[in-house]
Amino acid sequence: MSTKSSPRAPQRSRTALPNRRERATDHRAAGSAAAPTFKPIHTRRTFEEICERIREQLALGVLKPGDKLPAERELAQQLGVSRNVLREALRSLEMAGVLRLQKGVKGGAFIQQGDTRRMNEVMRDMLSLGTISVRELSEARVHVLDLVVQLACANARRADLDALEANIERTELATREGRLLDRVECSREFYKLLAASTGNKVIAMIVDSVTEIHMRFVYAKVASSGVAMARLTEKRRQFLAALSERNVALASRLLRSHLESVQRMLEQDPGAMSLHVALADVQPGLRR
Amino acid sequence: MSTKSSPRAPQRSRTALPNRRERATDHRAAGSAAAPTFKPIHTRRTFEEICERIREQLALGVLKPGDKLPAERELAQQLGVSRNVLREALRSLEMAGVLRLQKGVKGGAFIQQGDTRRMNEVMRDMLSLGTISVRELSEARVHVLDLVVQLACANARRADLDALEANIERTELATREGRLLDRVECSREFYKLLAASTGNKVIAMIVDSVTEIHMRFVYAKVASSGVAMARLTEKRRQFLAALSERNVALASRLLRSHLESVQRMLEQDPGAMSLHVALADVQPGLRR
DNA sequence: ATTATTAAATGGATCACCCATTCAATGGAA
DNA sequence: TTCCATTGAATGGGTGATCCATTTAATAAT
Repeated sequence: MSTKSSPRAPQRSRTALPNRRERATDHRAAGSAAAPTFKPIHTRRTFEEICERIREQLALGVLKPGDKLPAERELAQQLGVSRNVLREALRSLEMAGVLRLQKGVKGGAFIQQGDTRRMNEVMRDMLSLGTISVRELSEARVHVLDLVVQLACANARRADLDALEANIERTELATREGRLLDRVECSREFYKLLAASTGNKVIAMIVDSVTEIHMRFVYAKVASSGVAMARLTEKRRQFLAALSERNVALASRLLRSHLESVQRMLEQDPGAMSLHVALADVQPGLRR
Repeated sequence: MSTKSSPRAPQRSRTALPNRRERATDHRAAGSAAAPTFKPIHTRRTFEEICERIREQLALGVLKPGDKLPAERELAQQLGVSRNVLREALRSLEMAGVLRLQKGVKGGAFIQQGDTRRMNEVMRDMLSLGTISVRELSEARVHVLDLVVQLACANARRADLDALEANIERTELATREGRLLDRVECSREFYKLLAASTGNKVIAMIVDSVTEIHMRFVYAKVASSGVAMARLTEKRRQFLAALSERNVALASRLLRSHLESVQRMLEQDPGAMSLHVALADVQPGLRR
């Protein structure tokens, strides 16, 4: 291998992905051919193709969580693309929670266990972009939580109930010590545990994605006004008791009334319901 | 401006984001300072920071759908990063459905209306990565659809019902003409319309994300075996009638029994339930 | 007035480097 | 031998220069 090839000399040959220039040339050649076939213009960009191929390997089971992709330099050569464009693809997959990139020798791109937080990000973006409204989100949350109560009553195991109990105790402590903001964190975790007790991760994911945003509003409200839900742990204990007795009707009623009172608290001061306040990344804790 | 600066000469000066080298130097300098402050190591990578800043502008309402970001070369200079790393960030945001990149003069990075298909991708990835199971997905779908029926009975407008009626007619036509695969497409649309009739886009998004995958299984089954659900449109009409009469109990019962019979059909041949078959991108129609 | 042509702006992609981090191999000191 | 410091290679992180393809507006030719 020569130490230094002349600049601008396209060296690659056995490429899997034809590069931009080659593809463009192909296209023009096809266009000047006799038949006006109008085949779908190959607008797809390189990085999209790369992402798709990796996802394909994933869906096919060829790649599994924990697996490592070839090193960037090598993979780029295998695909016949520049390292930069490969990195664009890897970055996208990393942001999507599919990969984790690790530095150093023995580093590389590792397939991740699915990151359920991704759905939260989708919800946040949809809200930021105005595709969904806070009202829709709150409404959906109420309905989905009602469903969760039914399923939790049917499926919650002892360990789930214990975890909820432990959460209430943490909430109690935070209340006593006046750590109101920590109490909001506890609330978020409460709903997460409740959703987990359904035994269905899809539902748990959905619940968490809507709850995360809701809690940002609560957080902003509490942080600005200093007010907090009264008799919270008391209500939680009542609810947990109903859940333990598998009393769907009671548990459902208790939760619903609690959600409504929280909603009233939030709506007292319409200014606090500002999207910008809630979505502003003032608080990394809720983010993660 | 000189036509050609000497290579490797760091030219940038008034930068917003300190680049890697500068930051690293800063860090080392801080480390050799007197006080062992142990301030949080600046491990965050450039592209993450960029993504975050853009999302921040979005959440703050400074950027809105339709807005255009500065040109890559300019924005890179403003941020004090290389164009390559800026592109990595833009790519990620594009894959996230936040941006659309358009070529040519008057092109650029435009903020998009939120793309609800993103949640479908999350679900697909979670399934590919084994974070959620097909069982959980099916179960969640049944429960969420039950909720949808309740809300649809309460909120469906005339236009929604008409759209469902039109969908059934298309399904009927596809059935008569033996286009079984088109009929599957119609089914997916049916659930989409049903979900839309709740008037809640959050719920509609959730329903579509679980339905899309479900329909891939159905599609694979129909494509491989040629069998199809009997008396489909008949059942649909019955359901729609119940919905029109706001008869929650009946509509709910009808849908549930239909979902169960579809499930039985799918489970007849366990092989067809293979994840890989369903997720393989054989059929762009279901993708979009 | 209409139609080609041209030029500029912009994203798409590549190449050749350089840096920082990480870890295994190596080698010297206890 | 055992342990610890050094070194070096592999790898991701990042930069800058350069070229291509596409798009659009301005300009020239008809």
